[in-house]
Amino acid sequence: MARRPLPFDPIALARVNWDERSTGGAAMQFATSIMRVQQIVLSVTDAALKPFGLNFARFEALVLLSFSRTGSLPMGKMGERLMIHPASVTNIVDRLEEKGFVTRNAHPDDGRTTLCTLTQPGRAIVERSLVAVNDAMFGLTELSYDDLETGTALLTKLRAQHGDFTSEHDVIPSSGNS
Amino acid sequence: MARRPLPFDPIALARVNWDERSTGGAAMQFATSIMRVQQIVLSVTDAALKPFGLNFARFEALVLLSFSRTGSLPMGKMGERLMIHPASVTNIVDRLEEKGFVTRNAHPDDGRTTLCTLTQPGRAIVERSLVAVNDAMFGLTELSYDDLETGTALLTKLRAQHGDFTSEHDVIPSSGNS
DNA sequence: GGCATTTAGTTTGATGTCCAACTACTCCTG
DNA sequence: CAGGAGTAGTTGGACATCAAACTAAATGCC
Repeated sequence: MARRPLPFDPIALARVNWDERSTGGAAMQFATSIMRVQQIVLSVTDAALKPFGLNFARFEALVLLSFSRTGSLPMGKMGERLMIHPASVTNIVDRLEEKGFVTRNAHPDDGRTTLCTLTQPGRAIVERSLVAVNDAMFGLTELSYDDLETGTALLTKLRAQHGDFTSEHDVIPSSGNS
Repeated sequence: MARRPLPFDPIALARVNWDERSTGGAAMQFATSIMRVQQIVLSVTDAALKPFGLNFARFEALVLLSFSRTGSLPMGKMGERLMIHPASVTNIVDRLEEKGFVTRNAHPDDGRTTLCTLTQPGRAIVERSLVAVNDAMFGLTELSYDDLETGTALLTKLRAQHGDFTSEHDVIPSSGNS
């Protein structure tokens, strides 16, 4: 996109107009801001990942695999963790496989399941791209640590409310990694 | 999508794993949460708008027009305000025109410019869909008013930093509406 | 006035996501 | 152990967004 900045904040302006007409202006402004910031975060990280032949979705998938003990997860599990549609997992893994970053393997016990496994080049790419994303995120957020934590807490509240996870245990699943 | 909730927060788990390996975990968690919440907000509002034959993008365009004095704006102006690509404006206006909510008119003074004008049915739909969106947003955010304001302030800081607008004047452009 | 440059909008093509339908396999039940 | 129900993953189709190339009109400069 790369449009030059407006002399005013169009979302804040929309808020003012909205308030003149209706209730819920605060929610509207928040929602609209979310939309826009998502776009920003996505474009910044995608740009940082482009040299590696990755985008944010594929990067997340690789990182997820690298977090698992064996570097290997069933595709369905990946979809759950990344909170994306099974069809998207198929697409993502297709691309990663093309580039040689992962392989598809049969599950030893369950014939339905396909395991997705990080390759050695895949592991190397995770290492390097992780640094790139970190740099990009720092470039993006001169938000303070507290700001980030506050924002995350807020967003997490929303996600919990919408049923992303049962908030019984706040964070960690029973066992360690995988 | 509509997946049943996980027994833990996958993003919080990713944060833990990330922290074991690298810096920037807070930024990563915030970024990932943004991505997910955007998805939630979008799906909730789109669902609310479906009965009207609208989605969030088209709804925003209609609302923007309804805010303008004459109910009519050049397409380029719409793209600026909505912060979307010109090609997206074309697409959105195409759909709205099909449904009879807007018309395209020639600009009186500038032959290059196309004015997009709200029709009477369009105005009626804005009225009704605005209520629906408001209800949906309230359903979504049991976030307190303060939470919404805090969150918006944070996101706005980020947007300003990324060049969405020059932060000289904080909010309002020179003249009132339009 | 005439021609290069800029601006407005559309078109085309590449991506990416989701949904719905489908195949293949497993599990459960009688 | 046969058949129905559920689960894992893929495929095809719909849709949205953006980038780049293109057309048409306005602006500016000599």
